[in-house]
Amino acid sequence: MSPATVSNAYNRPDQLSAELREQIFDTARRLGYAGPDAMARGLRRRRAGAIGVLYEDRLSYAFADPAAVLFLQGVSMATEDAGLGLLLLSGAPGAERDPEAVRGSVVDGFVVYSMSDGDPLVEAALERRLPAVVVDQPRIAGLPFIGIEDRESARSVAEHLIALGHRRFGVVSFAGSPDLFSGIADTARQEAAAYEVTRSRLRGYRSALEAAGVRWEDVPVYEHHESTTEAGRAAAEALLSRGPRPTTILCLSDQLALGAMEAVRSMGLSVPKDISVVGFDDVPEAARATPPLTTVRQPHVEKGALAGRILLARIREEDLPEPKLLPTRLVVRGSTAPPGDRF
Amino acid sequence: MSPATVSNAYNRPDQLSAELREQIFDTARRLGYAGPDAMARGLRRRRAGAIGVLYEDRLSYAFADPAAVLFLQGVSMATEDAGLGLLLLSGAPGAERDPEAVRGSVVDGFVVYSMSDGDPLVEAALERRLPAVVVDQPRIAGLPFIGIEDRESARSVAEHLIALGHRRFGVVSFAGSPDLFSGIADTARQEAAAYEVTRSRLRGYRSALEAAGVRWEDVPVYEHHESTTEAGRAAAEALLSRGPRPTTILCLSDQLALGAMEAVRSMGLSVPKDISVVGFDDVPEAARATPPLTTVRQPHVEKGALAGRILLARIREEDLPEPKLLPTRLVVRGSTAPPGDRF
DNA sequence: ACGTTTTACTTAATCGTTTCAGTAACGTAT
DNA sequence: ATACGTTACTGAAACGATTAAGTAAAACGT
Repeated sequence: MSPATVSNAYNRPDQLSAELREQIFDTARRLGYAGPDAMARGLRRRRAGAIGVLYEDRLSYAFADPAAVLFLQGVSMATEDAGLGLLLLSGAPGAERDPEAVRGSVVDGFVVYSMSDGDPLVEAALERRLPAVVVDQPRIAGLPFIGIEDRESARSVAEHLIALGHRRFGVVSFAGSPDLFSGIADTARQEAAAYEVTRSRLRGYRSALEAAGVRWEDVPVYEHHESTTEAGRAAAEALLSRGPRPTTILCLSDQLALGAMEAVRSMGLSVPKDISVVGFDDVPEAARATPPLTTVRQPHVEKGALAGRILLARIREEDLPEPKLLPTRLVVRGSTAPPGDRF
Repeated sequence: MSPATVSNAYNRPDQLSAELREQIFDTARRLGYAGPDAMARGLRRRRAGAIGVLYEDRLSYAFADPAAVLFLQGVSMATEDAGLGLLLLSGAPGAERDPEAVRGSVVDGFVVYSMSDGDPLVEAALERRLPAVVVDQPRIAGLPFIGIEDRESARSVAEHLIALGHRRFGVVSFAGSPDLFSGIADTARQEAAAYEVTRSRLRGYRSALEAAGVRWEDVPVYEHHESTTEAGRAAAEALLSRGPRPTTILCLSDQLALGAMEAVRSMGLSVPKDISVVGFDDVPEAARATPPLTTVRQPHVEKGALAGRILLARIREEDLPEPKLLPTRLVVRGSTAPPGDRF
């Protein structure tokens, strides 16, 4: 029995008689043959049947981050339609990033999701010369990019607060660099950030505030290496205990903002009467919070779906129009109000 | 230059002189060689560097289900520690389940997460004779099983309501079979369920109620093929509009229960004063709801982590003690109270 | 009956590695 | 000077499929 015939039995039933096919399956069962080996088949056919998603942090953290989950949901919609699997790859936090998993991962292409400039994992992925798309960051010449106008979006939310009359600001930022730093980030550190998104949003705030005559140097930026409610809480507590106390806190993510609201409350103050709080992302939790959070909506699911579709097109060597930036929108809810006058 | 030497340059630096190694890397760069091909390497080494997770429904639905996300978080903790990727595989809803992706997926083992009896995807995975573990369902002889005491846990929450004095019950169930049925499920359908978990939990309710003298045939069970808040809402509305109106609604998941609470409120009734509602899972949202939801806690993350660890042990051919069922606990919160007497 | 197409298989090359078993060349102990 | 152990590399056989090309037999048209 030639291997070619066995292969045909599994892959091209029309190439052989039905009886021989049955006979082959019978003997396969008897011999404990489990059907064509996925890896050997992939090697010969030059396709892996899966796309890889690179995530900055631990996956366990991705699953705890609503924005990441929504994004993955979008990507999965695209891969599922194509009958592909979704391979999640991630880096350990901190420095010990081991690109081996990326080098050895059996995929047809990569989605790079929000990683830092010069990340070894990204470099390992690019070296493989597979089709790839980048989402949010880093910007890499020659690769399709899916993202939003971070700078403009951040500016719009800051302008909203300016319009309400606020002049004393505090900012809570997620990581600017993958060095696990937490604390007040001076302008030098802000500008040196390895995360494009962090840089852009801070610049957006800055331009809005400076346009209103607020000196950026006087605005404390508390950077926390995580983007969780706990981080937001800690950061906001730090900002609120320094003088002069800000009347509003700008947060780079909703998770941080939700934590900041907790901090405000735990200090006996009220949102938005005493302190206004804004976020960024418009995750579902933002609307459900009390008070509901003023934030910037960005289309997480669509971002994932678009990234998936563009990657698939690249893999199939179709060419899709170069993606443009996705739309965002300022969503004003109950967490912002004119500054109280009790200070 | 022999291929063996190139291979050694990448895999065993000690096998060749440092200068030749450098020279090889140089030429590799010049020729655009991206390093050892992942698939060929996997074929030769007999390892894929990833484990597959089989999910019943669309992945986009998995990412929307807090319990599934927590579970995946647990699995990812185990795979990450081992430097493996996590390959997510899923079925389309309804009948058109195409096992091709499962057959062709390049993985070292499978986690079967809460699938129906006789699912073609599960069968395809088992045919591959790779290491596998099953979580929640289906029970398959010879495979390690990770789950909880569904029947006993369901019984305990029903007993809690009995103890409060309730005698008129309504039940909201998620899918009993993968046929997309929604509506009142009679006992015949309940017993014929292809989902072990559905069967067990309903039996648990039943035994508690019958022990208190409530005829199970009089308890309407509304089955919805999805386990979402919308489904719970629709199901509860149906239950509350039939006579005699139940004083409490037992839900097979927290998502359903959260929806049921919405339904109660939208009918101008109050939880728990008019209607008590209970869930199952204790997802984070349950504690945050108003009123906070009485439910059964099960350790989703641990379940995932344990499944991952056991699968890894199987892959490495270590033998780990056969896993026992994980503990659950009745968590009484504000959504349950003695029945109101206004009916 | 003869040439031609179809059917049903088989042969052999290929995908890109890894790895075992060599084999020279060289330094070292006796 | 002989034997022996290292070091640095190469040859060739897997790993387990797919697939283009080839072949023998059967079916077909005239």
